[in-house]
Amino acid sequence: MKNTIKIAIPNNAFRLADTFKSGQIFRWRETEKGFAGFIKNAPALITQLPDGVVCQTDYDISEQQLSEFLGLDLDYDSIFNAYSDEVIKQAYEKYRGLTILKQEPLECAISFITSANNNIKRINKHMDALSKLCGRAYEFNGQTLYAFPELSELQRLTEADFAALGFGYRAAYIAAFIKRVKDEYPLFLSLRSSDYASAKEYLLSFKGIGNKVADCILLYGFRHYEAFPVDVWIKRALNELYGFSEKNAQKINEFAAQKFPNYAGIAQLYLFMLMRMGGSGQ
DNA sequence: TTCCAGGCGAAGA
DNA sequence: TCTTCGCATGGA
Repeated sequence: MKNTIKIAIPNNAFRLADTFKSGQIFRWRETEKGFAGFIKNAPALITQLPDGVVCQTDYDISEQQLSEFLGLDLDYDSIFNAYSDEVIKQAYEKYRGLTILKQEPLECAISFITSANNNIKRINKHMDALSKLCGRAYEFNGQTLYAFPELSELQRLTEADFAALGFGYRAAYIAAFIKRVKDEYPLFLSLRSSDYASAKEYLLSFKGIGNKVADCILLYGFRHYEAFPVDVWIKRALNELYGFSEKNAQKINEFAAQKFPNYAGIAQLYLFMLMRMGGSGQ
């Protein structure tokens, strides 16, 4: 490895395994040494240390890029200390060190369009199959890893190609998404600096992106931390932990925004972990 | 065989 | 505006 980056993280403020197994990101593989995947199209292996993390890669990734990717540029203690809610405080105590990763927007969007009425194992399978079909191959640690395809590679694929990979009825959504994003790529990337409401409105204009998927893309791909993805697990969490049984998505979002100002999405990830790992899980 | 999976869109009430 | 239903696929 030509590049080894170590980041010291005191007080157990990062948990590698929980973070990569929390369902927020796909295609990262657990090995005996840590987790292997891609950071900005560079294959990387990340290992947990007692006092931090170390990242090994053949390519140039700066410490700052690694830190941002791992979501270490946020002060989680301060965020959760600012909340008065006891339930979320307990969830934070239990999973402290779980962070929000900074994903590449395009891959993140396609991952979460794929996630609709799907399970995490199959989402991984679909994204791996897509990468293997037309992503760039890298020899890394004695095995071949495939990067997520570039937009130029994706735009050559048809709905039939996605269907052949097993995407089911989402094949049409993804093909149409790529076709439009190809023409609007600067606009798509600008969602990072848009305000949350207008960024969400834009994403909702795509077929196959509804309320929940839009919030996942905004939270994990564009770092809009106020986005609060509402799925079956979160509905269960709000019902069981707060006695809140409202079904209307907008009212649930309002509840979350009031309960967890500014960083509802981070609270959501902790609630999601609490429910999935505490219950039957997968 | 039937049910379910980090939902969505369209039709019906 | 709110609720219900069909949807591709594959593993349990």
